[in-house]
Amino acid sequence: MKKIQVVVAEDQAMVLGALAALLEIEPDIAVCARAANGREALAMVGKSKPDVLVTDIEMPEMTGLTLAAEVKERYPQTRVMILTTFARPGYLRRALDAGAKGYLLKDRPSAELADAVRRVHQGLRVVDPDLALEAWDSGPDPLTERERQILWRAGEGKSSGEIAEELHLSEGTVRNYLSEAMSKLGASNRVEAARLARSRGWL
Amino acid sequence: MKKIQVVVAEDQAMVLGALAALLEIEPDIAVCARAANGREALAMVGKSKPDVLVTDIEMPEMTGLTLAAEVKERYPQTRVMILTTFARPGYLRRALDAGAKGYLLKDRPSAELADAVRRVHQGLRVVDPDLALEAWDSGPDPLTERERQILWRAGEGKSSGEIAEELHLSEGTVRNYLSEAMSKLGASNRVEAARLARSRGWL
DNA sequence: ATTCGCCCATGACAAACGTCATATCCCTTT
DNA sequence: AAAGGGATATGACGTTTGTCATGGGCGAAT
Repeated sequence: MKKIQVVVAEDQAMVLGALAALLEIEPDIAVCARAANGREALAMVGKSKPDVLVTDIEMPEMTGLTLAAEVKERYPQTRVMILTTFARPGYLRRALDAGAKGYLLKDRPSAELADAVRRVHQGLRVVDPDLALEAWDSGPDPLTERERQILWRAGEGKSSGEIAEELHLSEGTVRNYLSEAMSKLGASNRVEAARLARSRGWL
Repeated sequence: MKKIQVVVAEDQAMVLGALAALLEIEPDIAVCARAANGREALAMVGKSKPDVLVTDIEMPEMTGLTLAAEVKERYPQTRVMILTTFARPGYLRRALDAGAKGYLLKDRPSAELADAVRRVHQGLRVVDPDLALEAWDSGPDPLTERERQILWRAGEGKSSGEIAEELHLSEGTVRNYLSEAMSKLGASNRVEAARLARSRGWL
């Protein structure tokens, strides 16, 4: 009987080790490689051709979401399961668009992990039902690419002038985009807008 | 031979389970209880009187830092080890002030966890050396309590007017505090100031 | 071929923000 | 007793931000 071969990608080394330990407990699952970032994970998947890739989203080098898309493209036999802290509708949507088969939250009981891996391995989808609902009624990302870029920088504390210079725009244009983003998000200033967008996974 | 009794506190259930699995691998360590927040952890420590408490910092109900202080006060025989994502000088300082014996980062290799637990159990201190240095030269928290309160709210996107109302102050006073905080932190606006303070663990 | 959405810009105005000087009150340290 | 620091306030000033109307260019979809 062959075990389900799993690659785990997670940037916090301690958590990576712990998750691997958790999976190794299961008699029918084997962790064949570990990766500390997206780039590394892609290489590992190429080398080990695992059945399942369990990956975090926010990682250096390459996001779990881009990683999912790459894996889907280059190694379609490997199914991707996202394992993340963030219950953000936008992340879920992007994950599914990128071809991920599962989306599991880190605040679910640890007993669910092995189960989710098995299901994804069998070709089933695993998606947190509450989150799926939330994703549904929070609607799609209303921001344009430009608005996202600008809002992101504004959230970091940059002034309109700095942002304008950085993106080679006029300062008025930057203010226009921010105003537009704020109205789309129902925020009363740039900071609140950035926080809102972040919390929905749109930044 | 009795095992080292450990309580683990961590709000992300999946990570909690994984860390416990990691510790359970060790032949000389036993996880005698798990907690999903600070309040629960305090109760568990009271009930099990463990040798070591391994705890996260940012948790609902009660912060790992307050928890550390409470445990030090009420169950001094239990040594506290902080296990956190955040390499923030201010957190480290507060942790040590609260009587924690160890401060370990989640991006250290998982192999270090058991070792750190053993050392702390033996009465040794375990502190990330890089972080200790950073804590040293980033100096102490320069903010006053009021500045902290106000900066925190400003970082959430609230306007001076809203903050003033919330804290029963005049709007001008709020602007004064923010101006003062910005100058202390070397920031050029409230958002940058809030980000800086956060990154140092002062918020 | 026209419409629509996105990109980018300008100008003008009101509101919010950041700075500074100055002042009072209170508490602790010297 | 004096000095210092924190909390609070006001007024005044210049700068930044948020809003709105209005415009042009471009590419994709109808």
